[in-house]
Amino acid sequence: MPELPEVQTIVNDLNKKILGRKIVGVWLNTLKIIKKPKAADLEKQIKGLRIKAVKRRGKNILIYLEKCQMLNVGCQTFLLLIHQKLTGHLLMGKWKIEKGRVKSLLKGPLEEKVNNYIHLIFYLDNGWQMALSDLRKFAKVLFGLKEEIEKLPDLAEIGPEPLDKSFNFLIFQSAISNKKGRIKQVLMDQKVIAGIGNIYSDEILWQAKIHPFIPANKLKINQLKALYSAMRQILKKALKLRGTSISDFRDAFGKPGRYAEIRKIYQREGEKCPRCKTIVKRVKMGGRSAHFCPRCQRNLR
DNA sequence: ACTAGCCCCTGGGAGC
DNA sequence: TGCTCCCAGGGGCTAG
Repeated sequence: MPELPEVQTIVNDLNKKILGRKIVGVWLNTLKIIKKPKAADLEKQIKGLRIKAVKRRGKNILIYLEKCQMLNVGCQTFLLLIHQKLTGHLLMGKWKIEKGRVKSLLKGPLEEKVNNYIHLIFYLDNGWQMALSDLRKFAKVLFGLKEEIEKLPDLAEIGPEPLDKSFNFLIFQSAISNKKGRIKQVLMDQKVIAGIGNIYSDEILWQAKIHPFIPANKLKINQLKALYSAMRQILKKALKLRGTSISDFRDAFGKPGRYAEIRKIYQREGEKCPRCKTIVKRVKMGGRSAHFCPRCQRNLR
């Protein structure tokens, strides 16, 4: 499931491939993924626009596009927002549609079943294509005028970016320390901090030696400090390794990330804690599973 | 305003 | 081998 490091990896990849390109066509076979505008109107509205920037906000991929009346005058800016949710993959490649099936024209990592789940393709003016593959069809796509999309709660209500320079310890502390919920759920709350999901919340809490069930407002100052520094360290490290491919994350070229190899706790139930050799536990929490070491992270309440 | 719980979807694993 | 059942999980939505 793509979290901040995975989404940033995709965004970095896209920046190398699609900047300055014009969208010349759209193919889609699953209407429900397009939340805005009506799926039938997407191609009409986005065709001819030029890609000016690719950014990330939380787990959202933001593609800014422009339409100008004449040479760079009278320009309007549009925004294409893509959220990959659990199993979405944004991929660069070349495909052909044959009897309703999507087939890759390129050799390499993309020749996987990921092609079977491509539901949306943007055709670019240099022959390349940007495709959204999503096994579970949970992904969402929003498109419209920049101002209009930025106003939507999908973007407007997202909390601060954990790796921003301005997100210092004091801001972190004020965001976290008044929340009554369990710390793991608070870390994953996109309105509190942007971009952290199930994998990295487990890894961060393990490194900070904090039990996932502790109410956020019960954390002591030294725990908050450990949490803050674990958060920054782990997200940066994961970014460097191009994300975690524990389930099925792939970068924009179909390659897995390497953080899974060095992960300490996530999906290691029954294995030994790398720090103290205690058997790692998994517990259910609000429909998600939390992995933790019952000894290193025993500081419940 | 807040929170807990259901729901979306489909492949894969467990159980028989 | 093959069928059925259950589970994963981000976040939107609804009910309390």
